[in-house]
Amino acid sequence: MTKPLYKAVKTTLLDRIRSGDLAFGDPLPNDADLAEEFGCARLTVYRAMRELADEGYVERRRRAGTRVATRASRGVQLSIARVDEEIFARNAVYRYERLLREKAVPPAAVVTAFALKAGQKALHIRCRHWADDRVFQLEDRWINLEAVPEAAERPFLHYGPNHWLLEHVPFSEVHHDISAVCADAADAEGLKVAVGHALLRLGRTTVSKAGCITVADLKHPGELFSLCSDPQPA
Amino acid sequence: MTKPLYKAVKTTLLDRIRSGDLAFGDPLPNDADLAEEFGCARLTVYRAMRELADEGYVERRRRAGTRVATRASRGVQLSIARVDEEIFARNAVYRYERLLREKAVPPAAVVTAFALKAGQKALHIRCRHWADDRVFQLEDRWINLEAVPEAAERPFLHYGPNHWLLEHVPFSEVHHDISAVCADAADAEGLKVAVGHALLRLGRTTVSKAGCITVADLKHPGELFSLCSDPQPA
DNA sequence: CAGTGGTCTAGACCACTTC
DNA sequence: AAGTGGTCTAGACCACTGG
Repeated sequence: MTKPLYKAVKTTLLDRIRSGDLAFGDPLPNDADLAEEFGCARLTVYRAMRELADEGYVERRRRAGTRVATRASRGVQLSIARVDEEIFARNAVYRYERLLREKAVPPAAVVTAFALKAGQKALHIRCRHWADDRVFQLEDRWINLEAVPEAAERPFLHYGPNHWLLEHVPFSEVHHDISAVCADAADAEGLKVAVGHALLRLGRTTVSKAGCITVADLKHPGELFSLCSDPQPA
Repeated sequence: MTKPLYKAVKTTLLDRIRSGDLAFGDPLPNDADLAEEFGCARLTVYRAMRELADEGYVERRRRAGTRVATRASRGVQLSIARVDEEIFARNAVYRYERLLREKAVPPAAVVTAFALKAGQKALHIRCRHWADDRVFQLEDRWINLEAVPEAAERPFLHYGPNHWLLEHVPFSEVHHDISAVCADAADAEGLKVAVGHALLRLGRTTVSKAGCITVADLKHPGELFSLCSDPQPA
């Protein structure tokens, strides 16, 4: 239960930074000196420092030493839960509904992403995710059957493709693209909102070793969904 | 130039995971055995493993060992640049324009965030950021003068409050909230778009040791701005 | 209670880069 | 060239927890 030493060192240094005691660009003592000050091994200081550097608080350079980082604009960490979990967390009843399943030639952007030959088809799914009596998310997805041929057998009638893909495709990288759009006629009908309604759109591209697996376009009514950043680590 | 040993171990293990050679939930050998396999010290394996765990690829538990993590839905890392840098990166000309500067009693939500007494005023800035001849971002910001009294002296006529705050307030935590809204009359006028236009909205709350510093409401025309996730680390 | 991961040390050497 | 951070080792002990 006792706090690890490297963490104690880390928070001590972080306090000096956050209190304004050390200003932007100010140098910190070198690792060896700090190790002596804290009465510990240099590796212990090093680990504390490396975490501070990873989190963007300090910048380290060989020979030049360690300084308080200048740009406070560090990254933002979001966690995006699965849509059914998100709805469950709101104490709403989740319901899945498939609207379309077809094999078709995808639009050009998807053909490029999947590296398909001319005229080659992919699996196209349109579905929606209800929270009680509102449509929470409208999903339009293409699945690369070259990379995931097993998907061709799946009806995706009672559960969404994302659910199945997460369990059957090995670890993959996911790229997100977040934007705001106005509902066009198809969006409006699918989401049961008026044309022109503000929508939060998530574009999601999943890439595994075998290539680009799937491209999804996920739209939420603006008033139902927002993304919040995670609390920053201590 | 030669790759550090711990990184080589890490990518070797990651390849086994990503290739599907190891499926979700499968156990990995313990650190000591892997150290023997790779012919290195246990700490080297440990460091590789810790990074894999931090990045969400594996789950480690004492006594139970290390397993391939189940939930592929790891966090999303965004980097949000300063608005002037963002505009510069698009090869557009940046221009700042202040619309309003006043000391006033803020709305209830801000009063709570700042922990102000009844009737106590804060600094209110409204401004916009142009990219060439389009309004790229409309900013509505409250600054807590209890926490940053120096801000009261600043006109914020030629540069934005964010710029100044980043340089004059010690390291702070930032919380973001991303949503899509329709432009109301004030938004429409400020952004030079039609009422009902889809806007990408960023709510940003900055908290330092001295308490909540500032609350900002940043709106972009939906078609001008989207947020992309950063590439995941190797 | 035994085996796993987590922390720590003392010492060494290396890589980089600024002085 | 010298001083900084970065990596690595061999060994040790501890904390936690599943069998």
